[in-house]
Amino acid sequence: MNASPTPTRSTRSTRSAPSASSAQAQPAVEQVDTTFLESLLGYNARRASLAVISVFLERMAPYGLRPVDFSVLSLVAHNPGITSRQLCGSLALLPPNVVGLLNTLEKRDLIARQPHPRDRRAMGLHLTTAGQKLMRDAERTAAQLEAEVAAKLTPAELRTLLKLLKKVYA
Amino acid sequence: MNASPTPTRSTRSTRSAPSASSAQAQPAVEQVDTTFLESLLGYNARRASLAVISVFLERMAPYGLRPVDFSVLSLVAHNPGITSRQLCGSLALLPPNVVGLLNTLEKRDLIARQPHPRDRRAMGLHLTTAGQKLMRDAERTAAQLEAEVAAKLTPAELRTLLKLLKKVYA
DNA sequence: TATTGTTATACTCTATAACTATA
DNA sequence: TATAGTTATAGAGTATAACAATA
Repeated sequence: MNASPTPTRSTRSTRSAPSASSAQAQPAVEQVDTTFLESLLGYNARRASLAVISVFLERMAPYGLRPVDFSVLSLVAHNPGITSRQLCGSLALLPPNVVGLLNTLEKRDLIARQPHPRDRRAMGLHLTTAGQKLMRDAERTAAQLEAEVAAKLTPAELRTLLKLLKKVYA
Repeated sequence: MNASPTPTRSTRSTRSAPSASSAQAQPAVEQVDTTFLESLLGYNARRASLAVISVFLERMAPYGLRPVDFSVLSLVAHNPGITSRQLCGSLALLPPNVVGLLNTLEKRDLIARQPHPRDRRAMGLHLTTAGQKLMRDAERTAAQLEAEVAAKLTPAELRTLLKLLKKVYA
């Protein structure tokens, strides 16, 4: 979480070849050249997501919600009766890892497991009244945070960015 | 790594409030509505980076390189003599976690630690001849992979995407 | 006194195998 | 036979504290 991009130094890269054995006086690096990595989509996407997530972590701490918790609660809020399996499919989570997560949210009285109407193996997930109240605030905070992070962009740029990101993972 | 976005269902969200106690017949969810999450920059950035990274993992497996290894070797390639501390600063890694990583790369004869010219505490990192050969191939593969992932975008869109991502984390 | 590299260690995240009850 | 939820557990990733050598 202490990322600090420091480009500059467009001097030549990949210089003479110091084989492990030839240990003559080697030059020191002043400014780290990250131009190659910065040309890669994966590197930039990861850096951007880390930047956003670090702000997310700060702002959601008062609610006691990690990004996963927020995502899960948000899906339950907008999809009352959603099953654990559906959560896994939508959020790329694995079933065993969701169990403890849901148990914690249930103990906090934010969600309730109710019998599924057509499948007695499954459980339908619902927000409790407390969960609904929390998520109203949390989603407002998320939208607000979004606005702040996106303040570095114009509204048009933000729309473009979201559209292009979706094209990448679609 | 089994992400599968499934939007659609723009019907109303957040319906009636089933408190934990009132357990009347609850509706089942057919199509999961992810529209709210999809409106968030962090969610989309993370999804996009996961998508790119999963392809990266496949293509770099033949070289025995994880994304971190590739990033480290790439920085060493373009910054001969870079120190462990500088790697940490540029890649948001923590010093204790870099030690084992570098040890492994050194055992594989891909890098060599050489005495730093001006600081006897530090070690300058350099690619060995084998490391240089590997990275020539690996960076070529990375650029190729980049082109494939970005095939979902026009060249202009890719340029725009990179520019906007940089603005987000800058 | 501060910093580089390092060890030891703990905590979180992610992944696999296997069980149960229903389908 | 296959699937939903669960348990137990292993492995990777990420974090903090503390020490020796050097600045």
